[in-house]
Amino acid sequence: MNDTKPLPPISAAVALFTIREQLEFLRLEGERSRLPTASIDEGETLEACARRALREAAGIEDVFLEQLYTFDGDRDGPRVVVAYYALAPCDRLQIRRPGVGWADPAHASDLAREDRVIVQRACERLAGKLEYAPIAYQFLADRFTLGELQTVYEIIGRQELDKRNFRRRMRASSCLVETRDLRRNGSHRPARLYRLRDTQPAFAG
Amino acid sequence: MNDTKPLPPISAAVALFTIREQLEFLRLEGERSRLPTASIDEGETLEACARRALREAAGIEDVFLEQLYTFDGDRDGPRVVVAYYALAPCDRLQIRRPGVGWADPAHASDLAREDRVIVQRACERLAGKLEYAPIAYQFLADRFTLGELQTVYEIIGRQELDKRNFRRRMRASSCLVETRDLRRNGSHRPARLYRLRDTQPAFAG
DNA sequence: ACGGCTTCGTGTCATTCATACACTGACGCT
DNA sequence: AGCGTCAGTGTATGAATGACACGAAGCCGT
Repeated sequence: MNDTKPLPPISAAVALFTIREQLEFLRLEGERSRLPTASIDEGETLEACARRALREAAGIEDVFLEQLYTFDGDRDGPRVVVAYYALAPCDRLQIRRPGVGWADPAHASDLAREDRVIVQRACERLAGKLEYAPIAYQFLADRFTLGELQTVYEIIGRQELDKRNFRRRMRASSCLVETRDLRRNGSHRPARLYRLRDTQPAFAG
Repeated sequence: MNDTKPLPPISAAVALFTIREQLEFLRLEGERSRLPTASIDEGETLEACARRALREAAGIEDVFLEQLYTFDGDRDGPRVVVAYYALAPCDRLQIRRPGVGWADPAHASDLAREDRVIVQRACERLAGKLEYAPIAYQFLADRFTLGELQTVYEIIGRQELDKRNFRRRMRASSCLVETRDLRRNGSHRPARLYRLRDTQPAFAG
């Protein structure tokens, strides 16, 4: 490929989160685990590069992706690393590759130092944005129950919430649309399904 | 030196804000005005590069600086631009260079398109962070009056505030320390001076 | 068919927080 | 002495938040 060109100067790293029982992130296992990372190609945007990192490492596509922070590379790594975080519901992520798995962000100690910082800052960003941006919905399917939504809030915000107060808040925010359907899930009362309101349908006709 | 090396791949751009009568940003005037920008040097951190851009363009040092966003460069510019915003009180900025001046962020239409986006996003970020981060103080001297502080909040938040409610809020936040001194400023009652409470260093890293 | 288990879904009251609002105080100037 | 100007203070009302307990609906096992 290239001869004595120095290490690639720009790369993108992605911390992909999902919620199964708890919040987890995608990790490439090895002696030292790593986040999916790719060096930027000629003519490629940063976001495309980040998506490619996910695709090449784990075959994952079409996730919510946002820029997190840009780091000066560490000593022997790439010069500059643009970190992204990605969110997706776990049932859309079927990973059947060796060496790719999920880990608890709280015990990410076997990650390279810089990747650990990325994961940690992404968690903080998530908790911060939870209150004013519709990120919780990125962990859920198109239609979801209020119970599921509350669980997401509790896991990301790291605190239990009162069910009735939570529902009141969600209704007041008028982000939700009630559907006509219910979800039967076990030997108990079915739950109503909601979906996220389409942000501004604007005017029709 | 090097033969067909492409344009420098990484640069830092800085939108430096201050408050005089209104919020203003520093601009390098020309046919097309530009923000201070520098290409990264070997072994230089991104932040150092951003500070150098300010120093070289306008002789400005020691300002509050935070990363804003990383952009894919536009067609003919550098490949990747890491944008920063900087804040400083106007009396610490004596600019005596031709071609360097202040402009109103709301009417930045003669800026290059990408720089315009940077200025606009920085303004939004400022307004957003105003409520939960001590950025307002970056526009003031070490010691300041509550009236000055309120003016900063009003300008960045773009809305007038009630004096008594504002003061109550500031006191409740317990970010302020009352000093023993007053500032005599004109033909009226002097105002008490306050300073920002030293925040606990907590953890570094 | 009945009772038991599990999750879904709902309302009220108390407290806290946010908002609106008007006058006196200190100083300098004339 | 009076005026202009900004500094500084408290209260009353409505809004948002937090705490809290029980019936409803479905399934299962007997």
